[in-house]
Amino acid sequence: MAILDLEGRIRELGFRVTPQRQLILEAIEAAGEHSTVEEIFKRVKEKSSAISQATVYRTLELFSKHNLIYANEISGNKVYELASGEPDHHHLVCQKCWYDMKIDHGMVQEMLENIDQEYRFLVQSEHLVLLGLCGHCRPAVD
Amino acid sequence: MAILDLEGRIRELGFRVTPQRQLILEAIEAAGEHSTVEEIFKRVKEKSSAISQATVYRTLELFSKHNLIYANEISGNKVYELASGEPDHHHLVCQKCWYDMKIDHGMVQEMLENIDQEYRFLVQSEHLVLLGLCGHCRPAVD
DNA sequence: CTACATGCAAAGAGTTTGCATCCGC
DNA sequence: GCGGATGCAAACTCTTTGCATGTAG
Repeated sequence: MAILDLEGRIRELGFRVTPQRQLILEAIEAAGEHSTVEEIFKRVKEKSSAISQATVYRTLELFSKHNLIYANEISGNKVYELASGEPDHHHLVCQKCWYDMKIDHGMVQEMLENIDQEYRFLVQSEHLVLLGLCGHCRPAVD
Repeated sequence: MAILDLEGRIRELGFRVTPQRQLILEAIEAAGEHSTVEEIFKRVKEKSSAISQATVYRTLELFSKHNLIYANEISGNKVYELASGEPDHHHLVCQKCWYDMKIDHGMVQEMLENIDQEYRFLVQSEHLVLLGLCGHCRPAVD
């Protein structure tokens, strides 16, 4: 979703669009993907020194609770990414070089459908992160 | 893997089998699955009051590093389970009632093979945890 | 007997919270 | 103007670490 849409969603949900919230959205977008709290805070500070850590934490919680952003966990670190509305891609993250490869939802969709049929369970991780080893690091497993 | 095998593995790896380590393995096994640090510590304390938190943390890190136990993250909480050697099952965890359903590796295997073929990426999460909504909680999405 | 493992308590990192002030709508 | 949002600093939780002591092999 574009930032303007996200701001609209914030208003729709009855929350206010503040400069801090805009900066946080921009910071997450600028990172491309998978920003840590630290990166977001740093990026926001560069643009406007007036923001507190507390606001960053409160905002990220609010946004992820209302699905404006996706929250994930990569090896102990919480990471955030702008939500795209529909499940559209997932991630393969190499545990060795931390390369982050996007994969299409199609690769996963069939499995989710099977799980739904068989177990009546609706997987909500629109945005899966699968850890493993990429092509480069694979031969050199330690 | 049975506890005796795990103790063997500990020795093979050049580490010592201490009463604390045995108690921790037993505590994880007794829980059935997905124990938090807190639960493990509590259970171990019930059997033998003489163990420190530090030892629990150090031991869990050691064991998961050497794949004697699986470490996962469920909604911000680290959870542990005895490793089974081969990938054999995965989990569907309901975000509403926290019901934890095991699913067979077969449900996932095909996807992992496709990912391998297409991206040369070897998913290492032998033990996936997929969050979502179970059959009961699904109609009552909030 | 020796190096690894443990306990304890202190330190550290990351995150949350209370309250006065501020400002979007 | 009102109620939600923010900043600040203190508090809190979870986890890690240093060092002296204990103990498995």
